[in-house]
Amino acid sequence: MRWSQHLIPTLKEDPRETQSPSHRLLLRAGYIRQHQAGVYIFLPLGWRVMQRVMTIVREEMDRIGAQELFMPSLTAREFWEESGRWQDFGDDMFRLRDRKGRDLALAPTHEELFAELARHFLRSYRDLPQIWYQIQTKFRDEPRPRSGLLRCREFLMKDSYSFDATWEGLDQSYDLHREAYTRIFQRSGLKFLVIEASSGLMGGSQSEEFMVISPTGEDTLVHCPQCGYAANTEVATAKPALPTPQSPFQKREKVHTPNVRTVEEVTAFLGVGPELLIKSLVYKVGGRTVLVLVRGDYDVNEAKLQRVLGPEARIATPEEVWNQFGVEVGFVGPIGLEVDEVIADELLEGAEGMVCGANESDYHIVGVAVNQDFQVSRFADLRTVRAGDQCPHCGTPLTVENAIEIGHIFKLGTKYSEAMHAYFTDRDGKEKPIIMGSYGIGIGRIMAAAVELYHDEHGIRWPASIAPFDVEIVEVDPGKVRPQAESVYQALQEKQVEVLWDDRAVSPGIKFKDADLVGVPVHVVLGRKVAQGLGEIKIRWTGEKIDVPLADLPDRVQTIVQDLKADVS
RNA sequence: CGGGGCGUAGCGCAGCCAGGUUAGCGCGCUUGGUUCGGGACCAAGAGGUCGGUGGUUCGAAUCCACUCGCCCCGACCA
Repeated sequence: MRWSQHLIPTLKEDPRETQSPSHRLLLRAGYIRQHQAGVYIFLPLGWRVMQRVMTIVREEMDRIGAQELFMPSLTAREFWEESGRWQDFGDDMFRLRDRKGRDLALAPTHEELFAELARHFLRSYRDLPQIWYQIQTKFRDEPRPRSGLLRCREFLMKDSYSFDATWEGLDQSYDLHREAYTRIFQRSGLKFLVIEASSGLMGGSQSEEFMVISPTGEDTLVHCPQCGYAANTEVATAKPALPTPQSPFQKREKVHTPNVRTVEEVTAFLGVGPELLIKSLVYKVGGRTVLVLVRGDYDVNEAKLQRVLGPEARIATPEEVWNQFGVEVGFVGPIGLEVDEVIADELLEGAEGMVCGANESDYHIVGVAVNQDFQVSRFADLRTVRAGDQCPHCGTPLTVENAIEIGHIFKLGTKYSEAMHAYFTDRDGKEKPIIMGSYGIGIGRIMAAAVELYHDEHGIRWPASIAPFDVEIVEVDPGKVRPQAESVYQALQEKQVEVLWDDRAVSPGIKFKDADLVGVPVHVVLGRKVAQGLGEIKIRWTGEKIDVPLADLPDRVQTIVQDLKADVS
């Protein structure tokens, strides 16, 4: 493709108001253009990358026997009512009304439609198993789109759904997806981890996420450098084996702590570490009030808490606490507070000499012993793992890192098949719900994650497998080297190498800078050495430069391109 | 949803606080010429509802109100 005849609008300066590297570079290098918050135009270069990613996805999905189909985005309210998600999605769902007044939604995901399709056509165990997938635009009205392609309101997703007659069958479909996903991300050239993910409230169904570690990522994962244990912080656990702190408070007494509310303030005021504090948090669960206790040096993990208390658990507002107990939230404590239940993190079991709020403004109580001075009905793992906590398997200090979620696989079970009445007749003649799995990959996120992972100060360095082109010809002085450029261009195309030829009438500096910015993995520089019959090959990844006789250029380039692609597949 | 920031030519910005001719600068763009290995040079030129609406004023990019859009931080931490 000749640069001069195509739309590749590179920017000399950084676009205003971009933070993350992928957002900034994809904009600057002419891959995407923003249309609205969280909605992007894919320009020719960007769309080529997306297409290459989609090709990999299709090949690997087809390899596990999945069938591609295509669902509508415009979906009728009734289907969402059947599963209850017309309500559950809330403001995240884009809704609209047609001229007849019917309610519609732009699909944020497609479990309901696939379940509906399955109930219509999959009637017998003989029809199972099946895996169906699509690559489709999803719409989610995110409260805060951010980081360019990483969190969008309109985005391309590969989603697939498995339908099995047995739980063993689901395990197989799930494992097939894990293998396919692993191959897809490997072939895309990404460094990634497969981690344990929150199975939400689906009753212990297995769920794993594919994560790219990156400071730009919005998710947080816990990782053991020793044994490889890795989990989303929503589910990550650590050994409770932590040294019992020595407390200076032997005797229980009320102390005056004027205007001292937060953990930081209390520790500073009393001169003790946060591990001696009990954080007391009031939660509402339906009509019940539950006091949740966690050590001062830990945060409550809401995902874990919801697994104990149920999905409707939410923290009480300061106003609710004041109205119910007449206490400021900073001074709430477990002693003498009239609540329906007190639950505590396991680290507090048997703790003594602790500090907690006195349920009275400007007072705390020190020297408190758990289960002596107050009763706890349940101890559970309710805390968020911190860096340095001990790995639950091998005891090694854990690391905590930000990560980008690029894929998620999930054993759904029968939640949707029951809700949508997707039943099949089994061998024994009985009607049973189809056992489902659901599996997603963010196409744009693969593209953005690759940039986050592999850029340098000059621009993007694409993995060869998903680069928009295999080679870019940098034609330094079109007036002198045009015939040579033309012939290299032709020869490479005949070898099925995808070439971007920078044939613009601009100065060499611009071409070199743009080539680095755009990030095609191999550059062929045709310049002053052409007079000596030489061209130069530059590897974008390493900066390595090789002089090659013009006659050998096409072959050498082809070999290098093949090698680079082999490296990532 | 809460907080902060920003909307002036295609892009990046100045001007606004202390209202006053034709609203500037750099890049880009057009034409002609010279150049050609890391964002060249000379000359001439085009390009603007100052986000929008309303108000104050003799006069508004500038002051006031409302509004739309975008970015960033936060959205359980007691």
